[in-house]
Amino acid sequence: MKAAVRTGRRPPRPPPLAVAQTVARMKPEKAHVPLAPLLKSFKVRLANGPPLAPNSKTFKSYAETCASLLRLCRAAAIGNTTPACSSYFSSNLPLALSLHAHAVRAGVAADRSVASHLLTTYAAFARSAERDRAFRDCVAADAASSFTYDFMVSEYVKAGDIASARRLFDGMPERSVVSYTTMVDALMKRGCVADAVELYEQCPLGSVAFFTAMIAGFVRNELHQNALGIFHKMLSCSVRPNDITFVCVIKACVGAGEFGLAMSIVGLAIKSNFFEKNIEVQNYLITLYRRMGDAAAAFKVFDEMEVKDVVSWTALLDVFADSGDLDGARRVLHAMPERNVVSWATLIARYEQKGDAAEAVRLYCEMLADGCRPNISCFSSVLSASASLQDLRGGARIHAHTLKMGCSTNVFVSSSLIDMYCKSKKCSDAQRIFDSIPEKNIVCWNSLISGYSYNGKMVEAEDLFKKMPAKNSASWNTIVSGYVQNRQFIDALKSFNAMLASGQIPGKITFSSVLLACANLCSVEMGKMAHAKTIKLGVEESVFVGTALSDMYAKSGDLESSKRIFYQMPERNNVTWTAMIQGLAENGFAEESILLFEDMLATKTPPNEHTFLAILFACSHGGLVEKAIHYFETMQVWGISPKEKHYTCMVDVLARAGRLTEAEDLLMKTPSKSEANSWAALLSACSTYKNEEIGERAAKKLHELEKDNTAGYVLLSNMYASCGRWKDAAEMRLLLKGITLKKEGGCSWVQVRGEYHAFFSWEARHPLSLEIDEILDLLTWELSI
DNA sequence: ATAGGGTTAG
Repeated sequence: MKAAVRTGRRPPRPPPLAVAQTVARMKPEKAHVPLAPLLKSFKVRLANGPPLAPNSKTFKSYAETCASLLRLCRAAAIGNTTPACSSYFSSNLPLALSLHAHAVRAGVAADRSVASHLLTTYAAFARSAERDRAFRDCVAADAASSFTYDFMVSEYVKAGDIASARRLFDGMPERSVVSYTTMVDALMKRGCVADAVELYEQCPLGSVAFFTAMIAGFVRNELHQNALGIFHKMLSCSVRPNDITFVCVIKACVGAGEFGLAMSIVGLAIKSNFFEKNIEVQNYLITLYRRMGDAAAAFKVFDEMEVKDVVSWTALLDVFADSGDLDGARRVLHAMPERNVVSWATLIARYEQKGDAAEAVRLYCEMLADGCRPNISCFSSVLSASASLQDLRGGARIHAHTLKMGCSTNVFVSSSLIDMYCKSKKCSDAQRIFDSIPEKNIVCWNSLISGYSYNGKMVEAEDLFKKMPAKNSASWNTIVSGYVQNRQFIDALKSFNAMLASGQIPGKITFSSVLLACANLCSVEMGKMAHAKTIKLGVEESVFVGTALSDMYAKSGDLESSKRIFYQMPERNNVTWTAMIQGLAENGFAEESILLFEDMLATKTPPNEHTFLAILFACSHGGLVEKAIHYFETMQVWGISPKEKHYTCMVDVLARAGRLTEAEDLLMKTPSKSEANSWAALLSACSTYKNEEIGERAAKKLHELEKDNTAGYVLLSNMYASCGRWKDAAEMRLLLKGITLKKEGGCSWVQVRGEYHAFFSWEARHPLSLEIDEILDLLTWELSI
């Protein structure tokens, strides 16, 4: 228009043939502004009747014109044109339809080029019925080329109709390597590895894309060695790999644990300029270097990139986040030229994983305020954060968002919802979510089982566990750790044996639960057996397993083994140190425990509240009052506020040293409700040091906190006795008799042929208790004669 | 045929 104004006259109307040639020469993606008026004028000519003489030459041009126009329509439909062009084609389906009608009238619809473009145009407009009819017409007119078949195969694959794709593929006059590639890729993505391999063996020759698809497929199915095998085969067939192949091969190396090989292939590919300008490859490299822990290399790739997009920036954000610099990651998020859901989701997930769930939720709100719509990943992370905050109201609000977005039944989202409701003690809501999932996967089952265990409902958990259609290692870990959490240690070991019997191989997580069960049962034999298995399976190097092993031996009283494991561990975390410190303290080695604590601080391992509890426990057992006071004050330095249990330890150590007033003062200062145990400890010390005044106050407090505390009455009675107040002591004893108190039951167990049998003092729960009693009577009788 | 983030178990 502007050109017209400047020159003062309209551009000359081109004759139809010239238009046809111009349009035919143009590639849709190259289409730019002058094209629109050109097409407009052509459309007018079409509408005004055919001025074309029906000779073969014009037909050919006309067919080409139709084809080109259809191609443009398609390009516009899939959004692959310049803005000027796409605005012209904003309602372009009618144009395509009229062109189709025109081509039919002119008798050129069956032309090879027109027919194939009709097919692709209808496909682009998602008119599958018209597309299929065009395909049938093509085949009937013998105008179907290899491309036509390839295209239809990929159409079916895109629609997820693998059966139709396969049928068409099998019936193809001659299968092209393109179709082989499409089929192999589709099969691999659906996990049908065997079928893909069968096609691979049938395929007479392979292209780069075909081999690469096989490699990518194997990597997707975690068959990394097979992927490397294909790469080898490809090289021996002298097919040159390209940048995409290299990315897949590097992934295969990483998956197979061949990090050295991975890095040398990266080096080779960089040196051969394979990775120079491919933005996708460079984005992958950033992530690869991050996962290898080489932040500097990741930064270098980012800095040297000529073109950076959202993905590059998000990958950079994650490099910051992964190296612990969440503030840096947040700065990247705000400095990015463009950010999307993934950028937000990444940061939210990282805060959640680092344990700062509150910040994750805040970021989610910030994201919504920024006008960004959450997606499935986002929901998973933020729901997981709500779960750890036990924030039922916030979680339910996000649940409402998922309903609104129509993704509440997605397996990722619903698994997180189940977790959230269970952590907020709403098992029935979790069950309802579970029931509403149309296609449950293993994680959905595992989440609900874990949720029931978390709420102490092992019967429901066990029931679900039995009903689940397939179990993976996480399922077994969930049920074993569920029993351990609910202190059903024997059941935990039984489940562990069932796991072994089912052929499922236990991992480091399984062993940390199993060893904890052994430690609590003081079962050295079982613990040693588990220890042997960890060595056999090569998981004893893990921090979790090592910690659990060292803890198990310490709790079983075998401090030598415990210490040996501790000192041989390649990696120790604060839990490891705490367990060892506690083990020494509980076995009476207070001094050694304190020395180890000082070693821990020297290695710059930050202590937590459990560590301080262990060290205060050590001081209290060793009667080290001054040290205890020192460490109690040190807690403030580490920003840890003492909990009830810490106060109890302090009261115990002060009271036992006779510093009763200080102990009472500390108890009065306890910020939250103090433990009954701490008053009992004070009361006990009052009887030792014959202090009636504090003793009576302590007894009163103890009575307030726990009406049924038998120990309190006994202690008070003892204190009166120690002070010579016999009458009061006798009164206490009488009072004690008058109250029906629930006595703590005793329990013992025995292992027979690998199976545990437990006996309880208050009820006969063993299924064979009648028979056992009879045998016992027999034995007693035999002894008496 | 390739790139960034996500659910359960310790």
